[in-house]
Amino acid sequence: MSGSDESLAETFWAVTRRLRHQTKRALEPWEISPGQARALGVLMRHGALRPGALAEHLRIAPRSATEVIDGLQERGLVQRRPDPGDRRATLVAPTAEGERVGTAIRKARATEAERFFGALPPGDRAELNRILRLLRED
Amino acid sequence: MSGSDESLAETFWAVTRRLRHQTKRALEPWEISPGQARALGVLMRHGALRPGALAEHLRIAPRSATEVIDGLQERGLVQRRPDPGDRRATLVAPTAEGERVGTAIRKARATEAERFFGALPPGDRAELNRILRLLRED
DNA sequence: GATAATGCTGAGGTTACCTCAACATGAGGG
DNA sequence: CCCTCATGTTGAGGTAACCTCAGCATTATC
Repeated sequence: MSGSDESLAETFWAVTRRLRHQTKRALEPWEISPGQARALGVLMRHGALRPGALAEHLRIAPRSATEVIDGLQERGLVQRRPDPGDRRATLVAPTAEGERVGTAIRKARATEAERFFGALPPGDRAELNRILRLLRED
Repeated sequence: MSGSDESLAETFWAVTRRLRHQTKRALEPWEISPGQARALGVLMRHGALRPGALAEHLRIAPRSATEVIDGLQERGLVQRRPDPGDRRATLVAPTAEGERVGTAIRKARATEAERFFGALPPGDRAELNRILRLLRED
């Protein structure tokens, strides 16, 4: 019972590690860190966001969002501009290049996910999806 | 197809995050980092190991194993001694206290895993276990 | 209009990894 | 033997991604 659950957790971690490595490799062509890629994804889904709001989405401290944004800005993928509604605040949005790269990354990730989970028979894939959602809780 | 797999990957990450947080909380009473706990676990399964061999098991650089060992040694959980068979080398082994803490940690992790995966009906738990093993590959 | 709250970021710290080079020891060939 | 090359560990120093705390500008509240 509890013993088998521990090995279930271990198996889970082993799979996670493999998926993480594969994801990292998928991002290599863009020389973008997983955190930056995640932030770019959020910005593409939500449009312009304040750094603080982005931090909430990423569940990191606001100060850390500043750094992620700095990195993306250096690469010309996002752009800061003053928030017209509140002069304390800044809005961060993807540039045209950021949209292009973000879309390419989304596609690459989908391809990698396909390669990874494609090892499963379709029935198992659906089953995995269903069970994971039960564990997701949020 | 590829779209649904991407969301499968996302769900997977969400579950991973939740499991990671819960695991970290489970380790708090011992003030030990996840990496150190992992190293201690390896040492308890394999007995005395050289730093280099430990690094291989943890899949980190040998130099990084030195640091993990330093941390465990400071807390009195492991002990270095010269390798009798090769005077260049060192053997690292858990102390009595290390065995005690390692065992307690293993139990706590099992309990946490039970709490986490216990949310699933038993059939789903077995199913998840089976499917994850297909993705494990090693 | 004084006081408190909010939004961002500079300064500086922590953690967990890394590479590279130094040092000691071991192993094999001449 | 002894010289060279390989191996095992670690010091020095670097990086990435997070953190807290304090400071500054601005906005909201009473």
